[in-house]
Order: sequence, then structure tokens, then C-alpha cells
Amino acid sequence: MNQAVAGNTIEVPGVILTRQMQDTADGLTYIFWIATADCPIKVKQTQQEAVFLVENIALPKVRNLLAGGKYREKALPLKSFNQQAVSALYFRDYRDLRQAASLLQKHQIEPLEYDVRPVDRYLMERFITGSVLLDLPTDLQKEAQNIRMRTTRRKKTSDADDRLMPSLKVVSFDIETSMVGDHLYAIAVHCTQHDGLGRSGAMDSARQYDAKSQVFMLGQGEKISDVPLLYCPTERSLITQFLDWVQAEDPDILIGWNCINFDLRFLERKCQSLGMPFTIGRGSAVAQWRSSANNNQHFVLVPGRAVLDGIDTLKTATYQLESFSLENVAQALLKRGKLIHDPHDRGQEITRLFNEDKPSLARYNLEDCVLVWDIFKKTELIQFALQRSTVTGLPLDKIGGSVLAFENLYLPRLHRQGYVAPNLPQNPQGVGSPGGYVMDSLPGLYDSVLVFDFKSLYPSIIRTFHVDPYALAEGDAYKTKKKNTPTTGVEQASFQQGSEDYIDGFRGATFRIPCSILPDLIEEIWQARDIAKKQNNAPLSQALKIIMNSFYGVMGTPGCRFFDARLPSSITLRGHEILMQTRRLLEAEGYSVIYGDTDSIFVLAKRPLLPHEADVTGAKLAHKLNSWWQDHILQTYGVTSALELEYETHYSRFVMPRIRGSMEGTKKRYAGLVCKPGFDIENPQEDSYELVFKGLETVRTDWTQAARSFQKQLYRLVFLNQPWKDFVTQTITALRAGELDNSLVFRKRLRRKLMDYQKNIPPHAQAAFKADQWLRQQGLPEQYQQGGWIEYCYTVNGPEPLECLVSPLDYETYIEKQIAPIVDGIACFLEENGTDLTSNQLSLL
DNA sequence: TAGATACGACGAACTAT
DNA sequence: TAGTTCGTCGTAT
Repeated sequence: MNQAVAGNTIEVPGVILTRQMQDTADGLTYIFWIATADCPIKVKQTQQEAVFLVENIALPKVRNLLAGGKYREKALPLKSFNQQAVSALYFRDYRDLRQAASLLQKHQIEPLEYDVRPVDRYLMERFITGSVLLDLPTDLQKEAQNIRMRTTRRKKTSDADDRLMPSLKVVSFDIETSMVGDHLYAIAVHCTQHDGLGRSGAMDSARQYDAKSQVFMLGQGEKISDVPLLYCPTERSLITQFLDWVQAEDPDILIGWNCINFDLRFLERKCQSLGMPFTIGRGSAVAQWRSSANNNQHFVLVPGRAVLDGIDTLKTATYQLESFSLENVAQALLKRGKLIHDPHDRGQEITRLFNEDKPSLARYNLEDCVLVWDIFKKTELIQFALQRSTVTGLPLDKIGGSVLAFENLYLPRLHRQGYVAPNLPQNPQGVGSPGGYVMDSLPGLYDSVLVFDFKSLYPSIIRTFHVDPYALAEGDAYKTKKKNTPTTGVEQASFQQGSEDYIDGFRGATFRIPCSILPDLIEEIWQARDIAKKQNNAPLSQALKIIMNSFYGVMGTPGCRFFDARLPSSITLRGHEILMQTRRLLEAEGYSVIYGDTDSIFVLAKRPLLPHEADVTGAKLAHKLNSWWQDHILQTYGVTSALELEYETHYSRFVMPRIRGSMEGTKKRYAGLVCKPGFDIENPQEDSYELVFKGLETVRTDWTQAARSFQKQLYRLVFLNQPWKDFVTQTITALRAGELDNSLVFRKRLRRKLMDYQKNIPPHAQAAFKADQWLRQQGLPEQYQQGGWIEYCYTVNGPEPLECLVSPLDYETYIEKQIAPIVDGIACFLEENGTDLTSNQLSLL
């Protein structure tokens, strides 16, 4: 058992599934649902207090304004970023706190940290993140009240002890509905008996035979042997059966695809119209809803169960896919798709199956559940979510939330340094900060290009140069004091003595070196990540990388309470300096630098190199540069450099294109050939090399498949010194013959509502207008008014959407707009007068 | 229910002629 | 009509 007995309590590790707070007659109450090895436990912490702080100089006014209010006041040994001592105001009622805070704000008094949710603060100040240790009474109940909750973290932040964590019960669910009229057809659920998904340790191998599935279907029909299918006479009984099943299985986590904004919302609405409570939470608690400001997005709290949407969770884990439709993701990750493939008449097909072939609908419905399950399993998403929650302290199902994650980690540490955080800036000063430095490039077709990059450049700059809000506040205080200090005498002398404690940033920033939080925090995370990588713990490594890299961005947004333009500027401008200096060092070694972007630098080898020669040269150069930076930074700033230049890649062949219609080289667009061991230019085997494309048409989803695969093949031929002109002419011939029609589709997003395209109407918006017009004529609902994805082709009558593609395709336009630019991009490096040659060829053909 | 800036390509709309 | 600017999207880091 993972339990340690201490006195009359047992120490039980658990995972926090949900957190709630309530104002009660008895004061503020927090409710945590915690999964433990034995059972889920509902922990109620009652008689809590919510708190904000005010500067003591404002206290008389505050007392006056809040006279008679229900709060208590206490002076604290803390100060604000303005170097003012503060007092805390405690409220037994969260509603009272919010009223008081807004009253003070009306009178230009800052209620510091009033917007930190009390339940989050409760966990944060105890360094409790995703997992927790409970001191439970030995007569263990499923409900505990006012017990001690402790952090699982051992010495350091990211060093959470997850070996003790329970495995979680996961259920995948999916509903089928009519396209019009809000009819519920079926609900499918899927899980396995022996987890496999929710365990925090190594993943079990597939255990399909343990699968526990069920489909609830409206109406009556044939029984089948391959799918457990339960027919329900009414929608009410269908939902009741589903809810009963959930209560019986009692999952910790619900997963699905777009399941919050579609499935759960649909069921919520359906329950409302049927006059029944949507009791999907633990202990038959109902789901609680909140909607975003624009009412487009909805958030759900299911007490006792985390709800993870596959799409959001994949995005949070930085998966990049052309489309996040279940079909596309399943194909990309599992190499299999939904049972109804054609997305265009999927809705109609579902209705047809419901009417004519319920067993097939059941199979389809269940397969969707299983697909979602398998995607979660394949990508280790549950583990990722658990790790992320344990690192950041964010709720399991919280999406995005970089700012909150930062504050969760930073605030408790700041408090322990004697500071209270500022509120969100009202009128942010000097909002703009420069971004990364992008070098002008030297266009050309090259042999042997070496790429170096600074590993986690921005985090390493934060570490090295102590870029940190607290260090900045101390730096500001130092400068203020210095200004007010006489220029001679004892005090001045003590200033001189302490001055080596400070390091200048940019835009007038000064940081006090011993007074920083982020450098140590990043170092801990950095080390934890190195360990995670060694242990092949990909989800943890990924979670740590994301949090580390988000620190820079967070400090640069006015949405963060620590926003100060001097912070991000001190990071990026230092980055500029580092990249430019590195370039000078390389040039001093006699190398030509072709390009560089933010943290990377592309260097032309002095002669064409074999891969192993390149690796030796690259490693030597990297080592030399790293030593130089170590010495330089220690001598100049008196701090230890955390910068780490890595030799990353050797491109045996490399193209740096030109901007179209210009002799200038491009930025953020290039391609290269990476040779693996065993590569032979005379007889190149497909698995002995890799083509890398950045920013070029091939990687752009708004170019046609035809153009994208054409570019890949063309570059391959050029890189491998093979004849390429015939390939161009053959492609053009095939295109004109209609052989490529299926890959001439444009796919693009309408990022705005259709009616918002007013000032100009780009082709994809034109296609969308045509599509909706056609849909209206067919008596079908419009598809594009709220934006979304549109597929269309160039025809002789302009862009036409796939829905109603009637005109012949305009092949000449495809050649001119999709083929010719790609040929031009590389041919100009291969022929005298390359551009003329290609355009002549193209027009002759 | 707030991580960032830099950049290129294209087509539509606008402007000078 | 040619050249320029603007709006939009997708991408690199």
C-alpha cells in the first residue's frame, strides 16, 4: 500500500481532479476531489479566508471606505514592488472580497493580488501542484473534512514524487445526433478494465481484450454480437442509462473529441429541455458551466472528474497537425480512420444509418470512442496532462494558461522573499519589445552548411543575466536610493561596494543578482528535464520544455501581472547581441555566415565535407565558441554563463532562396539535405537521407498538394544531382491532362466571420460566399458564416468551393501560380538566366 | 478562462499616370 | 495600366 501510518492518520498520495470553492453561511469552503489508490476522496476545507493586500499608506482611506465591512486586517512583513509595507485584509466571504476590491479600485487604491482565486492560492502557498499528500484519519471515509494537505515535492520544484501516484480510471465517450433538429441518436462509452491509459508510470501494452464498451441507442433494432448495444425507448431513458453507467464505472477522467463544446453541451441542453438534471459528476453532482466573454467558448466543471478534450490536449502538448478532425488525427497518428470516411455526407449517412441500420451506427459510434482512446494512449496524453499539472499546478483540464502557470510557480517564491506581487498593469508602459534577431541571408545553392543553435536561448539568458521581475524591482529600488544619496561620504562608499551585485539589462533595466527567482527555477526545470530525457519520459520532458519556454512570453504580455517591457527587451536584445557576436567570431575564424534566426546560425563549410568530417568540425567549433562565451561573460559581467551553443545539423546540400522578384535572400524559408550513415550520392537509398523544408511551399498547408509534392520531388532531384527538367515538363503535361485534379484543392481557414470580409475578399472568402449561397439554395444550413475551413479550386470562373464545383479547372492558372514559382525558386541557381528559361519553358509547353 | 515577434507570399484594393 | 499598399494566412523561432 502507498500509505504511511503516522499517529492516528494515514498519509495517502493522490491526484487532484477538480477544485471548487463555495461561499457558505459558515464561510468560504474549498472542495477538492482527489483520486487515490483506493478510492476517490472528496476533501472539504471549511472556514477558509480570502485575502488581498493594500499598501499601509492607503490604510486610513481603506478603513474609511470599508468601514463596517466583514474583514480583518493584519500587518505583514511584506512590501509591494513600490517598496511600501503592506497589510492583509482577510474575508470569510469571497463575495465580500470582490465587492471590497472593486470599491477600492474605484478610489484608485490597488487591492494587491485580489484576483488570485482563493482555492488556487490555498494550493499554491503550500507548493501543492497536481498531486498531493493527504493526512487521512485511519477510519478512512470517502469524504474528509479539514485535513492536512501537503506537497508531494521533495526538495525541488519539479522533483515531484510521482512513483506513489494512483493510476486513474479513464472513460472515452462520444454522442451521435441528427444534423438538424437536436435529436440524440446514441451515446457510446469505452474504457478498459486494467487502465493502460491513466497510469502515471510506464504504459501498458494494448489490452483490447479487457475493453469495456457500451453503446446506448435510441429506438429499437437488431441485437449484434460484436458491440454491446442497449436500445432505449426514449431520449430520457437513453441519457439515464448513460448517466447510470458513468456512476457505476465512476471514471476519474472523461475524454472525447470536441467533447466539451459539443457532446457535453448537447447533453446539458438536452437534459434541460427534458427537465432532468445532468448528473455526470461524482456523487451525482451536476455539471457547472461558464462561458467566455464572446459566448463562443464554454467551460465545464464536472465535480470529481477531469474532462480532457483530445483536440485541446494535443494542442497544449504542441502537436501540429494540418487538421484536428478526428479522422485526420487518427490517420496521422494511428494510420486508421473513422468508419464513415467521406466527411461531406457523414451527417446524412449517420441519419440514414440511424433510420435503416442501427447496428452499423453503433459500430461507428463506438469506433470513434476507441479512436479517441487509442490516440490518447499512443500520444501518452493523460501522462502529459498529469505531468503538466504537477509541474505548473494548473488544473488537469486547464487549457493554455501560461500566465497562470507562471504565477503559480512565482508567487509563493516571491512572497517568501518578502514581496507582494503587483496587479495587472492598467496602462502598460512601453508595450512594445523587439523580438528575435533575423539576419539578412546570403541566397544560393550550397554544399555543406553547418547549423548551430543556442539550446533554449531565452531561458539561458534569463539564467545568465538574472532577468527577473523581483531582481528588477530591487534594481529599481537601488537606483532610486542611489539618486537620493549624497555623492560623497560613507553611504556612497557602501553603494560602490554593493554595486557588483547588479547587472544591467536593456531599456534602462538593472537586475540585482542575488535577488532573482527565475534563474534557480529554470535551472531546476532544466535539470529535471535532462533527467526526464534520460529516462525516456517524453510527456514530462515536453511539459517541462513548454513551461520553461513560456516564461519569456509571459513577461512580455500585459495580461501578466509582472509585465514590464524592460523584461522581454532585456531577453531579446541580449539575444541580438549574442547572435551578432557569434557571427563575428565565426567570421574571424574564416567562415562565411549564410543566415541566422533568433538562436540559430548557418555557416558555410570551407570545403564540401563528408558527414563525419562535418560532425568533427561542428563539435570543435561549438566547443570553441562556448569557451569564448564562458570567459567573456565571466570577465565582463562577473556571472557564470548558462549559454550553450550546440552543433545541430550538417546539410550536405542547402538552398537559401531569394525573395520572389528580388536578389535579396529570404528569411525563414530554406531547404536542405541531411545525409545519414550509408548515404551514397551515386545510389541514394530513400532511407539514407532526409529532406528538410522550412517555411517553403511544401510545408504550407494553404498550397495545393500537387504543388507541395512537386516541390519536394524537384528539390530531391536537384539535391541528388539528378536530371530535373523532364520532371517539370512531365508534371505540367500531367496537370493539363487532368491527372492531378485530385491534388489541386486549396484548403484555407476563414479566420474571421464571413461577413467580416469587407475591405477585400480573398479567393477563399469568395469560395465560401459561393458555398453558402449554394447551400441556401439546396435548403441546407450555411456552413461558413462563423468562419471555419474552406476547400476550393481555381476554375475558369474563379475560385469555386468543393461543395459546388461545376466549372472546369483553370490549369494555366495552376501552372502560373503553383508550379512556376516553385521552379523559379530553385532554377535560378542552376541555369544562366534561370528565370527566363523556366518561364519560356512553361509558356512553350 | 491573456506566452511573444518577425517574415513572406499572395490577391484585392487603391493610387498615380 | 503599372506600381504600391493593405489584408490575410500560415509559418519560424
